Amino acid sequence: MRIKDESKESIIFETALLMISKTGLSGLKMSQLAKEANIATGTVYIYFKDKDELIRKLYLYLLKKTTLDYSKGLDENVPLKLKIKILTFNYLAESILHPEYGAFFEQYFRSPFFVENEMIKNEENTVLGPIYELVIEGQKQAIIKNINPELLVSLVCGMLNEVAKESIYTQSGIEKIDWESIFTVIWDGIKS
Amino acid sequence: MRIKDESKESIIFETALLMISKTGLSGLKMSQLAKEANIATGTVYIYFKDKDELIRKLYLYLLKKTTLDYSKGLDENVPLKLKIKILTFNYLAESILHPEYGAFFEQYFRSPFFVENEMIKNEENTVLGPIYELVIEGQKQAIIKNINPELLVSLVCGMLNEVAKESIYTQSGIEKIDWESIFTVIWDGIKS
DNA sequence: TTTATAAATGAAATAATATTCATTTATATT
DNA sequence: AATATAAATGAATATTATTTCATTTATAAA
Repeated sequence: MRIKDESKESIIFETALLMISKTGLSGLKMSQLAKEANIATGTVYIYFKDKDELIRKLYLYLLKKTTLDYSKGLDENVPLKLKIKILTFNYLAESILHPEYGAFFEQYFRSPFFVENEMIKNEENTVLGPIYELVIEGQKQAIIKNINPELLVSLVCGMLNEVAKESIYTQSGIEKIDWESIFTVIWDGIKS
Repeated sequence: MRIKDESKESIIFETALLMISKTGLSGLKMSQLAKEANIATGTVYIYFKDKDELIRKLYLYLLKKTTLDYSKGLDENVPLKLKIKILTFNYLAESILHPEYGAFFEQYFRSPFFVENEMIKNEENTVLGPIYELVIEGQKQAIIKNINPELLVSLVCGMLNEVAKESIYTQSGIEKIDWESIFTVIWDGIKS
């Protein structure tokens, strides 16, 4: 008996993700997807009942993958300002390195494929947790403005998301990012 | 001779906008759009060559409309800082009041309809020009950081977009917005 | 009024895309 | 090596959406 190549499922997911981030959810065609994934059109339908199921399972697949570790390379004994710098750089780098994640979520919730959600808020909180804690610590030390931490995190993430988005759709690489200027604006904005 | 009802164009635009914010760009069907706008399918094609042209003109329509909205109540003889304050407040208020604007822009740039051509770039420059000039003027006066104006505008818009998104998502009204804190972070971030 | 002209209509033609299925291919088991 | 079984294929078909166009309708001008 021929063995089902289970790796194909994630190949289809990853290919679909990349295509969606380039052409939008509206631009994803099943035949193109199959071509891009180097499989036959019909093969996609062995793994997924139809396009609807593919998109919904892709959403669940991504949810599991998005627990990213923004704290990597973060030394506990480093000053708070540097911690935030590393954290924001990690966040931005990951956002640019994996534009397809943000692109998909952004579009999924406004698409006809979206049925219902509640998990996403929890996932976001898990992902943003380390940043959130640092802000509160900075406020205790009177280094950071005494503004609602949720608002501060929103503002910083908003800046980073926007920069990542621009970097993606203008197709300018990560090497064109003006890291120093971005962090200066962030830091001057949030410091006391 | 029968007179062309020019109001239909904006009726089509506004109907399309609301539909896109509900179903996504992928969910917008020409026949449904016509039905929703209470006109015949063919009538849409009198005003727009095809769906592509409709979406691209919708983008330009929104670009002009939103910029007009943002500039209201802007007095020439007011200090630069206040001008920016009014502009950012207008931007945030309009973004919350009209979630469909952000929804469209968010999707357009990732859709197959988005193409950079000279005409569109010129329009964008015309529309965004006054905002960039404000930043450049501030840089000449050494009030604003000497950072690429496009990056500065991105960062500020990113903050405002994120706050607007959260406000829409959590359904907390515009009255809950902490305007002063937001502008403090923005201003401290961009000032020299 | 009547006429000329362009707007508006919506069913039908065209085009694009999703899905199926008869056939071929690969492999685990005997 | 032969067989059985399910995976994989991709052209054919079904479905859905876009666009056209012959016809009808409204209005400005004669």
